[in-house]
Amino acid sequence: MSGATRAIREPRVVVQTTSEVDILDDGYRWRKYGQKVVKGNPNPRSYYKCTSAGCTVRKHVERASHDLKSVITTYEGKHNHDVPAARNSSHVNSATSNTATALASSSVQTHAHRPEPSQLHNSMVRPTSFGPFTLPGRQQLGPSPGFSFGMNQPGLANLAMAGLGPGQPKMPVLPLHPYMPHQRQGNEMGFRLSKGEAKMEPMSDPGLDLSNNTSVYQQLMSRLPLGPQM
DNA sequence: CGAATTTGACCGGCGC
DNA sequence: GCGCCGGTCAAATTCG
Repeated sequence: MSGATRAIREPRVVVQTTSEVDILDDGYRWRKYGQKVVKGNPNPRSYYKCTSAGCTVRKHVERASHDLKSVITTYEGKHNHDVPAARNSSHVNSATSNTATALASSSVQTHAHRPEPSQLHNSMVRPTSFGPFTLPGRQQLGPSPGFSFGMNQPGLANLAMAGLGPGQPKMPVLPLHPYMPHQRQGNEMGFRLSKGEAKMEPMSDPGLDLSNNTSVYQQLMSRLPLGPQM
């Protein structure tokens, strides 16, 4: 055995979402237990833990250094108990009932434990927007938990891509620079203004935040090579 | 008052 | 052996 087949009891799910906010609510309650800035990224990485008793699930949230709109969330472990309370309504919209649409809404890639050190270097970061699926101009002022999932597992979700392949003959991959000195558009605001003031919450946009997240998250977890429970 | 969040310090591992 | 980086814990503070 070359160490490839190992009884990994800590499923690592790396989810890259395109959102202005890093507090993506996946239905579970998370308690922040640390924040550290890592080299190569001017943005601090946040560490979250599931507040559920017995739930040792950890979550790392980090923003892409080259794309402030990209949030990389890393889930570690599995929840051994149901969601405490899904704040989001149960009705998971209707137009979209498939992953394809979700993927189109916001490009999210999920890797299930990939022992590849360069995974975060050349495989992800897709032209999430700018395509035929550009968001209706609401991505910069909505602390709302716009959360969509697109499964893209290596070898499994390839078909998902194929689903929307025909529409796009080629995927213009972003330049993906190791570090962009100046790329700020000045529209960032969801950094940390939760204690002071300016609690601007324009939560009055009809039909812009479809929150079909919890279910998807569970689906995603269920799809892991790991059992629902350890 | 309780829970959650914040910030700093400490510890461990790896590299040089 | 020392330095650096990443990760976690703990205490204090704030918000609800």
